[in-house]
Amino acid sequence: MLIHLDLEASDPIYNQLKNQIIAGIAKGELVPGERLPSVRALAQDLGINLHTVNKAYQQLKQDGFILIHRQKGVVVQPDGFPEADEEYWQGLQKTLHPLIAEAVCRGIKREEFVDLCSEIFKEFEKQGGK
Amino acid sequence: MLIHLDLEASDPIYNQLKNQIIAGIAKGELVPGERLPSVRALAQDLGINLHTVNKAYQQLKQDGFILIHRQKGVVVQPDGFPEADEEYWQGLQKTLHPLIAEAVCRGIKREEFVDLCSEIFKEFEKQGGK
Amino acid sequence: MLIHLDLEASDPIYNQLKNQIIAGIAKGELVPGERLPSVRALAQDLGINLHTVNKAYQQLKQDGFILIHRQKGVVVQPDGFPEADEEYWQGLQKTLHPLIAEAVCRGIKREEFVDLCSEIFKEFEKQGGK
Amino acid sequence: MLIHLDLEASDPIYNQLKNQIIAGIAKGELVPGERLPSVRALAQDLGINLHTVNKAYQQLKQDGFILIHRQKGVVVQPDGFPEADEEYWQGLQKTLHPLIAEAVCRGIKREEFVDLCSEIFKEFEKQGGK
DNA sequence: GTGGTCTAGACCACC
DNA sequence: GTGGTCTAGACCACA
Repeated sequence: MLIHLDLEASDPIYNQLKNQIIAGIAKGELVPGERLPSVRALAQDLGINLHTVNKAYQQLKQDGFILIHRQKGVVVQPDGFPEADEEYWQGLQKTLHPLIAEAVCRGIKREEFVDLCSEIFKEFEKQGGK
Repeated sequence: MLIHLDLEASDPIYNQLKNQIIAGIAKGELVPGERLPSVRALAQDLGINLHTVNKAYQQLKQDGFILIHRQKGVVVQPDGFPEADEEYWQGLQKTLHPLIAEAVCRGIKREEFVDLCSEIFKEFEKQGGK
Repeated sequence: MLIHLDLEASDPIYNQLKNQIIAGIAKGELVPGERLPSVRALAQDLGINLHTVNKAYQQLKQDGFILIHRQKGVVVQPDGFPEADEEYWQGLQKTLHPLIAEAVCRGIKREEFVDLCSEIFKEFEKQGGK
Repeated sequence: MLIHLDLEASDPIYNQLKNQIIAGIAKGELVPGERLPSVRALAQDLGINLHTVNKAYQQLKQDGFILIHRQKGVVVQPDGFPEADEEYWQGLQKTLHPLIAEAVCRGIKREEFVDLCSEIFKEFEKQGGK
């Protein structure tokens, strides 16, 4: 799985890394139980500090996306991912709200916005083949 | 128009302020040409720092949502808001991508996600005319 | 409130710090809403690195014992502490189990063990006066 | 006697192993003089590293719970277990202190805590004779 | 001045 | 070899 980081972006590196791993899982490129590179290996691979990788891993572990296994190292959570509870929905709503407010101001219609979302969803629904 | 700030949130105050003003515009609570409170007045009203209000206003001006007249004070952009250009769409896509990736991992279906978006859109469409 | 760290102990410094702050809260020495020193100030005070203090603070925040307020800085959670949910009870049971197993082997009676616990509890029940 | 290890836990494997053997002794499932599996046999049985089992055994020997004979193999200490000296009590107190502090913060009453301890004790008192 | 992020290098516990 | 901890110094966003 390819990971591309933009070291100039305002989005922190550890967050970009975290997001790309989640995207990898969503796309099915990373399957539950699969092993991820060690912090050191990934850090060297990406040319970043090991602590930055570690921070991403710690948050993914905290969020229930990966496990840190004594023997197997870091692996994608094999026992199902955390459900979308009420708290998550509220957070999502809070995140989308300002996004949509600005979109409305810029004259974007509901259909256009929804189409964009659907397009992004499609990217993750190819899971049959891969 | 009521503004509510969460001083404990990780989202910076100036950004919350900016978002709420944009939401006010999207809802039609703030109409083009309408005058906004001065930096000083708003800062005192909200009990926050002058610089914080100023930063929000500067960014809103930069994004084309308000005008800052030396005499008339601060007014909502009367000559139409900036359009959604290609750059904006790309930014929106980049923002939505990780959000949707996580939603997919948590088992949320496209339809559920779109429904949430539509519900938020409704909040901004109650205004009849505008 | 006095904080004493044992830099030689196997228990990580950030954990000692975390525990002492929790103890301070339990004793009533730190009251909800009270301000804690900044990471830098406390780090210098204790002669340790600011990241170590930060780690303790982050975990306390994560566990709901403190808030990191935009203006007031770091404060003891004013809106009530996290409840003891099922998960917490299970964790506590898991922690106590091996402790009690060893105590049994060493011939300690239930009464003796419970007395020790009660004595420790007393330390936190002085809250009327302070 | 069944041993269950959680390879994902933060508690090191050797420690889990050690604790479960102590628990086995406390419950009377392992009686003084009884032979334990060899390092090699147990490691293979549990699917873990030789060194891990060895470390657990060494610590148990150090703490006086087992003997390691070059010929008879590994046996549960037949001549009585180490007493609970002053040092042990102090260590126990130090371990319980932060546990109880957190419990107090979470609103747990002394009685509830003591009840939990008593319940765990019961688990070890089913043995009639010992 | 605050906390947040990133880098770099070191030591240790664990396996 | 792995991850966990600690230190140190730097820069930036925020208020």
